Amino acid sequence: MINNIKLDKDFYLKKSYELAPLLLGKLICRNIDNKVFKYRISEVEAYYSSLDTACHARFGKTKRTEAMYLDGGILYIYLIYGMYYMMNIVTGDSIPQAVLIRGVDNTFGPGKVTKLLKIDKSFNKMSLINSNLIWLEDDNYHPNYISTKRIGIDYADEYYKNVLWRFIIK
DNA sequence: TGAGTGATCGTA
DNA sequence: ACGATCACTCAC
Repeated sequence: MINNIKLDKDFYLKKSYELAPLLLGKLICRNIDNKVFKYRISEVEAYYSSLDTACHARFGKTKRTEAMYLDGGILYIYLIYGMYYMMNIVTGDSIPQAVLIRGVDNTFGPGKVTKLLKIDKSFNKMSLINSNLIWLEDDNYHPNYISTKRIGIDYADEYYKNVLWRFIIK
């Protein structure tokens, strides 16, 4: 008998780079047309604070990055290259930070993930704690994982380009 | 390896 | 108001 636990607000109030590996193996539950689909998170990346030269918050608070400045447990969604929505889970509080969902199950690539889950800009700032459209569950699955450098951030400085804040289920 | 695609942000 | 940039993907 499986007894999944819905993740609550406390879970999200950690630093993004500490929460990121804990998100691996958690289930993203998505209600689409009154049917619930569950996807296991398999790859993530952490972005932390305005000092992280790879993080969107490096320019401070703007219209786009507002969500990251709110309390953890909500989504930060933005469009990139005019085509792809990126889904991030906002974490912590008072410091802008988030975890990018790069893969679920065997679907890898953040653009493919949002396409699969039917996520668009309307999900920006949506709560994972209150929403009946999207939330996270823990079924006590604790995968082994590896850590690597983050992808697609050549513009960042050496330290932040090389920090091991990408986490992948092994 | 390069085209597609459009919101966003800095500069003004 | 403009131009450069971009947490990407797919087809060549």
